Parts: sequence; structure tokens; C-alpha cells
Amino acid sequence: MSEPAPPAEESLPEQIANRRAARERIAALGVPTYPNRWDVTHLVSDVVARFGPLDAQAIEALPEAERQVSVPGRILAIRKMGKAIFLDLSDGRRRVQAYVRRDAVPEAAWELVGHLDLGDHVGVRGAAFRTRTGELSVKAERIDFLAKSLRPLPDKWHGLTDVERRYRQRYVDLAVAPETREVFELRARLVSYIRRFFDARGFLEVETPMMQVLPGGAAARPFVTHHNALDIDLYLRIAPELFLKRLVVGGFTKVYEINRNFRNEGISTQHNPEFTMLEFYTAYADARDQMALTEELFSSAAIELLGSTRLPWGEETISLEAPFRRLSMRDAVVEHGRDLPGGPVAPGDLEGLEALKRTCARAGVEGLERFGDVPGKLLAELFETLAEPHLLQPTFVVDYPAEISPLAKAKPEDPAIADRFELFIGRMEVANGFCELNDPDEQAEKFRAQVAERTKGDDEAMLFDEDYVEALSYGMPPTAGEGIGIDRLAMLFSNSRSIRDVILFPLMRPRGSGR
RNA sequence: GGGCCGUUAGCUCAGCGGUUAGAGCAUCUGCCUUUUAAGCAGGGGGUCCUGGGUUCGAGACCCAGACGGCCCA
Repeated sequence: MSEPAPPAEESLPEQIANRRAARERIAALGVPTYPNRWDVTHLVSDVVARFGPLDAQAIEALPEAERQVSVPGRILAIRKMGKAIFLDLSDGRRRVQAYVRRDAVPEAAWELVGHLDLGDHVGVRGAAFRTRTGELSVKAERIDFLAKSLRPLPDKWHGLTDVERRYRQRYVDLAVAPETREVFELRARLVSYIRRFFDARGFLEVETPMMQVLPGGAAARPFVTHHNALDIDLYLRIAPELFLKRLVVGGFTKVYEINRNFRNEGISTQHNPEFTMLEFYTAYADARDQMALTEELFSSAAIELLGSTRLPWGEETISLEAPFRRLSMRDAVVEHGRDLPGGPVAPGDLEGLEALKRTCARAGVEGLERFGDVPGKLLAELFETLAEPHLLQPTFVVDYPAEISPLAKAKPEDPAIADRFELFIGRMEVANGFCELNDPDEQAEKFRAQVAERTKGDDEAMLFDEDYVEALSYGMPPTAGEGIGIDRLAMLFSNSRSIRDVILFPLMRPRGSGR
């Protein structure tokens, strides 16, 4: 354990001491410094929405009662003009100005205003009007103190540019940066839309275990925890897949779950150890049906949330207009393997173990031994190296090797090819879906092959889940399933280049000592 | 795990081996009744990320470490 952090306030005694003293002076006025409640008629955004469209005369023409507002907010700017003070109030989205005249408020309120600091919460009661410069304002008749900020906020002009602090102290970021709030409001609307989309199509939202005795449903390392009463280790789930399919066995023919997955792996601009996954399962459907549903979901969500299927993505634009391109994994490698040393990749260069190894070497793939002479893994690696970095526009990559798809059913015409796809947008993997393997004997065989891979050193290979095979043995109808990474989808919709910009509190290494 | 970059006042940032480390905002004092990055005058505020080293002298150079960012694995 690290040493307990010293009181961080020692590092900024002057500003904190000033603010504590100001709080004492406010208390001396006889007003509560942390009142329990305050009667709100309008938030700042409401004031802006109500009066923003009106010019000065239009506002003044309103009956007095309609101009009256009781609006709370955090003070983000103070301009003292002698016997008048302007306060910028923020609700995190918008700002409105309060105009406090010495001769228009009670004596105690005027004294209070003199003791306010940037970051304090106050409530202002008064009439909306426009100043002679046209600024929408509230002419204070009363002003109530709601809470003190004992620490200074970031620079009022530059805001919080230190990305580390933005992630570690998201509340500070949110307090001063409306554009940060907008990202998370957009994310919330996206998730809400997804629920409406699936609910409207007869899907049932369910919740399956986050703590699992056997982590399954994906190729990833799990987090381990321990249940004391049962004295067993449990794993935070890496995917809900195997439980959702048990529900399909039970007769829920359309189910979905939106919840957290946990993978004990690296952190990057596209990876957070806990991330949010949508998984949905449709009985009687195959991969083609899921792809069509996905196109409909993405393009309708874009229209609903952004008003367009065209998404700005840095300097580029992504079109979510359906249909999305379909491209086989092999064709993707050929298409994007034209400039390899030794000439472009030919289809024959992807046939057979030795040819694949030679092609990998030409593509600069190192450490071939980690693929354990599995041709499908080599092909997938070539795809990731050569093709994935180019898949800006939505592309369903299809025809995955069956041997790297142990939970998927093969295509009827080719047992070596899984009826599976992954969707790439913005050079990121956004979705992974397939027709679910529902033959319990074949599933058992695939699990055995996975266990063999694991003993050969692949610690991401799956474990044998006997209970799941037993569930399948009761009979699962033909079913297609899919997982969609909500965080990455939120990145696309908000034009965010880092997953940490769409996760409120991304995982950070703990600070060694007090800041 | 590797490479590159960053860490200086509360915030945003300057700082070329050489006085007592600076600016803007914030803060404090004073003035100012429609201002708005308000303005004017004056003041205070520093573990230059940490620990070693080189040097007469280190915020700067060297080594190690911490934390973060980007890229790669």
C-alpha cells in the first residue's frame, strides 16, 4: 500500500484559506452555507431556451410574472463594477448572466455577493432582460448561497487542457467544459436509442452474470476475484455470450444485453479494461440477417442523433449510409497487400501454412511462433496488419476461418469458413457476429481444440464449458448473435479519437502520492 | 514490453548552462451602477515531478525512477 496522501490543501494554502475565510464571512451573515434545497423554476439552459430567441423589447413586453425566474448555477465568471456585479451562472451546458445592483437587492445579499468566489453555487431570483449590449441577463432581486467551492477552478479561458486531470478529475472537466458534457449526453442518447431500437423489434433486455465461475464467450484474459462464503474464485466476465445463448435455449428468441465486460489486457486509445458491450441474439437468423439489422441500427441511430448518416471523423468523413461494404477476409488481405516487398499478395499466397508464413514474413509480422501453426490465426494476423488500418468506411469483413471461431457455425457450403463477420468503421473493430454453433457435439469438439491450443501456450484460448454444452444439448434453435462495442460506437458518433474521451472515469494508474 | 514527447505559480504557458525563475488569467488591497477574456493602480504567491550525478554555478546537461500523452508490440 502506498503512503496515505498528505492533505492536498497544503499545496495551495493561499487560495483555499481565502475561500474558507469567505465561507466564514458568508456564515456570519446568518445564511446557511450548505442549504438542503432551493426552489428552482428554471435551469440556466431553460432560461436560455425561453428567452434566448427574444430580443430586448420582446422580453420587456412580457408580463412581469413571465419574466421572473429562480435559476441556480455555478459561478464561472465575476465582473465587479463597483456598485454592480455581473455573475456568469453555468448549469454545465449553457451560461446566463446575473446582474446584481447594490440598490436592487437586500443589504445582506449585496454583502454576500462580495464574498462569492469562482466555482461557488448560488441561486438567483429575478426578471429576465437584456443589457444594452444585448446580453441575456437576470436582474437579481434575491440571491441565495447554495454551496462553496473551496478550490479554484481551471483557467476561465483555457479550461482544463491537462488530459490526465481531465480523466482523473472528470468533475472538474465537466464543470468547465460543456463540450465534454455533450459527449456524455450524446453517449447516453445513443444507448437510449439502442434500447428503443431493440425493444421496438421485440427483443427482451436481460441481465446475465458479471461474475462467472468459468469465463467464456471470447478470447481474452479475465480478472479474478474471490467469493468468501463459497470459497471459490470467480471471474469478471469477458463476455455475456454463453449465458445469452442459454436464454435462447430457454425460449427467449430475441434477447439483448447492454453491460460491462472486463478484459485483463492493455490500455490504449481503443481499449479500457472495463468497457460496455451490446450483445443481441436473434433466433432463426444467420449472419446475413444480423448484418442487415446492424446497418439499420447504425444508420437510423446516426439520423436520430446527428441528423445525418455522414459522420465527421477528424479530417475525414464516415458514411453510415446502408448498405455497408462486404469484403471477405482473404480479399481484404489481397486488396491491401499490394505493396509488400516481393510483390503484391496473390490469393495463392494465403493458401496453406507455409505460404501464409512466407506472406507474414513479407508483411513484417514477427514472432510467428505465437500463432502455433494455425493457418487461420496467420490469416487473421495478416488481415489485422495489412487491411484493418485501411478500413475507414463501414466494412463487414466476412468469411472468417472456422478454426478461430470456436462458437460459430460454419457456412453450409464450406466447413472451413465460419458464417461470421466483423464490422470495421474508422479503422476500428466495432462489431463481431456470427451464426451460432448449436450442435452440442461439434461445440464440445471445438472446446477440446481450444483446450489443446491453451496447453500449447495460447492463454487466450477458451475453456471447456461443460454446462454450456449441456445447455446446447437441450436444443438451441438456429440463432445469430452479435456484439457491438458501445464505447467505440460512442467514439464514432462523437468524433473522439480516444476511448477515454467517451468513458467518464477511465482506468488510470493510481498516483503514488498526494497531488 | 519498446520508441518518441511532456511534467515550471491555483490554471494556461514562456524561460538561450550564468543576477533574486517570468507572463496572462486566478488570488489579495483600492477605484468603478448595463459589463462580458470588463477596465485602471498596487501587492502576495514556486518541492521548476522525484532521487542521484557533472559543474565554481543546474529549471536547463547526464543517469535512474514516477505519472501522463502519442506511436509500436
